[in-house]
Amino acid sequence: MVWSVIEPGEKGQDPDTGPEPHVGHGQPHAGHTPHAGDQTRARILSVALELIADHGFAATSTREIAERLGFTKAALYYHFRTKDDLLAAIVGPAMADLEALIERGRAVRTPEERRDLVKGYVDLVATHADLIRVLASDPSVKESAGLHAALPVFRRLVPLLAGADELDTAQRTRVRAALTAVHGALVQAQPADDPEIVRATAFEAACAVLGLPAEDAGGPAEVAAVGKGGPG
Amino acid sequence: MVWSVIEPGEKGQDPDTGPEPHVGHGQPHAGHTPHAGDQTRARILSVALELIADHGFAATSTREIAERLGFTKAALYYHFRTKDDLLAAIVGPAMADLEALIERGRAVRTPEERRDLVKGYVDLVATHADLIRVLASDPSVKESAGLHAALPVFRRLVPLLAGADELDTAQRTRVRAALTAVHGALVQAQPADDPEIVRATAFEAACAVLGLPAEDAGGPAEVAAVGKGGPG
DNA sequence: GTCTATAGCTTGATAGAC
DNA sequence: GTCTATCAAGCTATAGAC
Repeated sequence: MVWSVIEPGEKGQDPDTGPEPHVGHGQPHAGHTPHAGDQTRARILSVALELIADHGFAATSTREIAERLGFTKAALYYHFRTKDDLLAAIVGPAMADLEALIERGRAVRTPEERRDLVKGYVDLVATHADLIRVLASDPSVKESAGLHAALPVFRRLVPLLAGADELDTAQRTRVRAALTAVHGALVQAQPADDPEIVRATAFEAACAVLGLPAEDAGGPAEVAAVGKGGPG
Repeated sequence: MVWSVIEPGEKGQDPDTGPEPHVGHGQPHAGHTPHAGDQTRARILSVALELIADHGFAATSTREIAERLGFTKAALYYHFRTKDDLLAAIVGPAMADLEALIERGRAVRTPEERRDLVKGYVDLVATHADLIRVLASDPSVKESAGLHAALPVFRRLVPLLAGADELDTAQRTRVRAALTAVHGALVQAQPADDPEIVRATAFEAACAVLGLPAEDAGGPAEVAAVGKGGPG
């Protein structure tokens, strides 16, 4: 579980998980200027994410992805050198967002600021819900080469949310619970569920676990009122 | 994710997921009387669970399991007809516990009783932590034949924890958040963490999310059904 | 109860035509 | 930029010897 809050024995990893466009035998393009291939690449990423989020990384074959895209495995390997590279490219944007959130969180000091950090995390997870389903869900992902870098990054979020540098077991556990609560709330949401309600509820749940003030949820007034747990 | 609280379009499945001892070509035993093979069977289940919890179901091969056990794949297939059957056998005990918990929960009415139900769930997850890591973590598991029965069972827990039969989005989301919080807290616990502290913190987190009184005799804070009625 | 041997299939990945 | 053709390696599962 890559998004596990704490994992033993993981050294610093090479951070070059950039979504470099792999170029095959013909080297048609090497930089950032948009080409027709970029659109194909985007299609691949979208389809692959959908399938992987559904069946898991290990259980999703390149053949399946290619078939769904309407072409062959070989064409897929033109765009991505390996299956792991494909996964790294899928994960890239969310990791960038997470890095940004952590950077923003470094200045956090008051409970209200931590609450805003939680809100930011909820938004991040909501934005990348399908991806989070993969990262937080699929054990086979953690064995993927390009993903080892994600873990240390994620871990930096923990003390920020806890509001302290040195954490005891209860504090660590509380943060783990809060983060997975957010994951579960957003990832397991049904299509019929109003996203805003889901998001607000996830936020409130995390705040409740962390003992943070849950006001200013940012949704409709009636939504913010729900779930304070009790009257009074 | 089998332990997802809600999943669309799932019909009733055949409930015969009993851990029937598969008997191979020689039919050495067919009933419940203990044999030497039962010990081997138990060893298989233990080793398989460990590997699957680590790498995921799809990413764990029968060869890997057999190798770790010190014998060959063929020997494994003597005890279990298919890889899916092996998974079903692993899952069996936890499912039985869950059924028992739900049966117990059918009589729940007061918030205090619901709190006790939460406690029971925490204990269940703690007892089967490795297994929960598989069920809640591995998307490939939900495609396993023997596991479809688990989902409807699990779903019956939701209204019991929410304290109502008809749930709105916020209520469902809150229960999902509480359950995944428990999962995360217990499954991600490190060896160095005191299990009792972890367990207590997971319990408190779930109660906080659900708006239940976390203390036994402490707070007389009356709480109606989850999410019903805000502070307004 | 565990073995060898193997069938039959799918996988991730490559080479080279077009 | 996508194809066909191909590969070695891995997989689940079976048959039958011991």
